[in-house]
Amino acid sequence: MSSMANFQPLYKQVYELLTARLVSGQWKASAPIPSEMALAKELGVSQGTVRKALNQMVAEQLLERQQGKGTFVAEHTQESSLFRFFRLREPHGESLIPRTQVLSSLRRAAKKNEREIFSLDSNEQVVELRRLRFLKDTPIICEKVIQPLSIFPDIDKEPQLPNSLYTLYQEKYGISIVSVNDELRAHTLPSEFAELLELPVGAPVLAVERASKHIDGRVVELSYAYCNTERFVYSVQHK
Amino acid sequence: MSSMANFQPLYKQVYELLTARLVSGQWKASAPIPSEMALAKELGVSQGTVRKALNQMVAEQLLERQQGKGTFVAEHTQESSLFRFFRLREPHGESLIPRTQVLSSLRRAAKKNEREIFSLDSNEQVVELRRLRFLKDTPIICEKVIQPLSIFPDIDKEPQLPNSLYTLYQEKYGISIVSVNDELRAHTLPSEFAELLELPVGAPVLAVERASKHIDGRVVELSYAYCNTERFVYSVQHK
DNA sequence: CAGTGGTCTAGACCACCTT
DNA sequence: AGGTGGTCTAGACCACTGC
Repeated sequence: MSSMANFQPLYKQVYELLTARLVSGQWKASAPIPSEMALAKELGVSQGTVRKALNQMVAEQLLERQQGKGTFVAEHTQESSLFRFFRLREPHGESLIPRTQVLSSLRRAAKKNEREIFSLDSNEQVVELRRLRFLKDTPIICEKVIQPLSIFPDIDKEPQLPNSLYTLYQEKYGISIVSVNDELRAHTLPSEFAELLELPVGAPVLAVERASKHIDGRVVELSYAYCNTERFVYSVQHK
Repeated sequence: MSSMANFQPLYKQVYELLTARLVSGQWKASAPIPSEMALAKELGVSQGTVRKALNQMVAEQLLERQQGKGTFVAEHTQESSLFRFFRLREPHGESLIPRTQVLSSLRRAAKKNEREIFSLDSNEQVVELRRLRFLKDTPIICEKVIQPLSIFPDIDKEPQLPNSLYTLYQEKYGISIVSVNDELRAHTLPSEFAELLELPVGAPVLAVERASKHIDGRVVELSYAYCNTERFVYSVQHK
């Protein structure tokens, strides 16, 4: 080799390759991926090296392994994905499953900041979706979701949106949300949302601005949510 | 062995043992801990098994490793520990170092919920500390910290509290905060804090209720903070 | 130079699942 | 029984650090 400047550990190269395969969608969520031995033989590395790459992917929750059965693409199914990033719960209590009602959906040109965040061309369109979420039949969150049409073609034509959008993203568009970045503020409730949340105008609400990232690192969804935190809290565990 | 019911992988036993050593404080933060080879020989296991235990501790940010130099107790020093759990920053920007001013400190009997959370006897005392934190010379957070005296003897006698309490906990009391659990709400600002935060009574503020845990899993500190989020946001990254 | 951690391999044995 | 992942070992070589 002419230079060591591009040196990458073998296990990392394997990790990159396998992650690319996962992203490309060539592994079905229902069947196990090839075994350690099969991958090692195919790639010409030792089983231990494949194992190290696979374990890193497990740590990032891209894969799940079961002794004796095999290694599987992590299923970000309804409930688990809802729980994974949805952080509202009863004080000191458990997570709850929210119910969701779609309020409206419209296409419009992307704004300047959206074009920057999503890396869009100047005339591209996005879908702006408004939803109301309920916990225990109480309206608790009013949210606005921004989706680029170039990433989610005709998503506004979907007949019925599931409770968890991330499931739809994965199944219909091959987009796996692996990390989200939330910025939280306290706001006074804007008048346009007061009736929906059954709160007086000016009541304090938690404003959550979220950017969601696909496996490849691109931001593919933005959302802005106003949460009533009278009876529920946003919970964070740092380790 | 008479039964396999208590089977634990070797590396996990090593992990437990080394974590216990770390907690006991017998490793100085300045000097490297024994090398992989030395630990492997002492414990009668292979170097690879020691490595697996050490790498797990690195993943939990209990240790830090540097190629060629050695393995060190993670320094939760001023800046790094402040950044680790302190989540207020400029929108879309970097973390900032807060300045801190102590307002008051008093001893009192533990309340019922505090006795439960800290596992205290019925007549034990706690210290209630009030502080004001500044970002860029703007008062931004008013907080109340609860510390059990049985865990932090005479902490209210400390002549000068550092900007980061966690540093003091580690150096003087052998308490390492390894995880915190925050519950966030939007509140209206109570009148007692309005003047301190230079905000009108009733302004929306972010209320953060935090429980901090020592390595052994015990909650050793509670804090209640009111944050002005007009110019700064509480940032969370989920992976 | 010797000592440290980082990577990579090969092989053994175990526990678990399916057939 | 045969295949899977999980653990453990031993040894080789590399990269970085400090003397």
